[in-house]
Amino acid sequence: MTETRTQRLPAAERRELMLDAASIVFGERGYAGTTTDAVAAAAGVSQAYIVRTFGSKEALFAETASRAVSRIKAVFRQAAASESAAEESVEERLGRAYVDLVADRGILLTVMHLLTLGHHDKFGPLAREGFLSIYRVLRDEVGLTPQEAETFLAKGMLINTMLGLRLPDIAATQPDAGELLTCVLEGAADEVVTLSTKHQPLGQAVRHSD
Amino acid sequence: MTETRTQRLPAAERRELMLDAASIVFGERGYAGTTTDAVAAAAGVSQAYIVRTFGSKEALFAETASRAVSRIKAVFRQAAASESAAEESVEERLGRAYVDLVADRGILLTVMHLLTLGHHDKFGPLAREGFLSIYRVLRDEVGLTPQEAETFLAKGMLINTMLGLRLPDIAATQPDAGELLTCVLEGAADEVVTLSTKHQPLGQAVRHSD
DNA sequence: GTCTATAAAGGGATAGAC
DNA sequence: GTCTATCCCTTTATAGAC
Repeated sequence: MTETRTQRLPAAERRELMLDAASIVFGERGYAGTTTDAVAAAAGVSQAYIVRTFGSKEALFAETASRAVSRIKAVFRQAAASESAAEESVEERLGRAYVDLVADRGILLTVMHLLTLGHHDKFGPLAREGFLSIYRVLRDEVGLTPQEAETFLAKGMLINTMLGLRLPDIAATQPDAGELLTCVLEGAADEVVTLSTKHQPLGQAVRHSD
Repeated sequence: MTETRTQRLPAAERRELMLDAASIVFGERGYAGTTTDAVAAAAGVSQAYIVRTFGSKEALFAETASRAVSRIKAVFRQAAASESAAEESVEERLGRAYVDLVADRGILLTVMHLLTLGHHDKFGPLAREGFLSIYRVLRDEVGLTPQEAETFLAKGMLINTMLGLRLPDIAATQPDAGELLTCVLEGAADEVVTLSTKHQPLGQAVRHSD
């Protein structure tokens, strides 16, 4: 066993590592299904240190989920804003946007889990606000119409669900899974193109840091 | 307090009541977030009795989720199959199908939660199979093309997410929530009509009991 | 900056009474 | 058919050592 453990690291850096780990674990198991111990194991630190660093499991999730929402918005903004740079079309940008998101497996799934917490006293408001803020980015900064944004969101959620379900893993043996998957992914490619050819010009999309 | 508690009931009947309660609670909180105690409280029985009746929390969820998946399929089948009866069009049937589903608040949300359990040893396979079986009903019995089924599923999931988020509750104060909501719901109505005018004839859709 | 040890609470499951 | 009481494991959070 090559134990890389127990190395002293600057707090900020270690913090990022812990959030990365949290993103993955929360993305897999959701808030209630995740133990701080599992996050600790994934981050290679002790359970107590996780709690000490973030204060509580709730605070850890709030931070992880907020970060995930921000990243999604950042990726969409980037896809829309860099219209001018290079010879890359907005279509390609938007296509890559989703790929970028999916590359970090935890981000999208953590947000999906956040979206199941509407009933929660503390996370419910966070979830609603996060969802609406993503919608606003698509509408106001990417320049989609409400209908386009809605279709985009719907398809994105279906894709995320299928990824969370691990349908790709069984596509080989289950023909229907493969069919649905290719159908949706092709559709998504179309989708991106369709949208990007219709959306209104957006000038320099303002980059709030939120 | 009008306590209706501690009434002896036939086992089968009590069982149904417990499953109804479980459907609501699991739908709100998900599998991991639900305690058998909460289900017991909702059903008006003791926690021990819930566990004794179903054997374990896992078994209770498996049964609740399976029942929910079956009901969804049943509603879709019904919408498609009763084409002949009365002067009601298939459009109206499909429209009502969703309304019927949403009426029982727990059904859809329980399935949504099931769909987040792809990683789970036991529920993962159940989730994948449930999802694919719903897809098959839409494709093989309702007669949608893969693309139509996919669009239908995507929009359905977006609606379910928004309901779970309780967006309708804040639509009054949050203009954007209202906008998205009306946009999606109108779209859904269109959707149903659009689909139903295009799908292939389906004869007598076979009614498996599963 | 990070760990070990442990307290305190929560929750699933079992036993047995009625 | 249904409840009360209770066991025991899991999990969050704290205290304090290094």
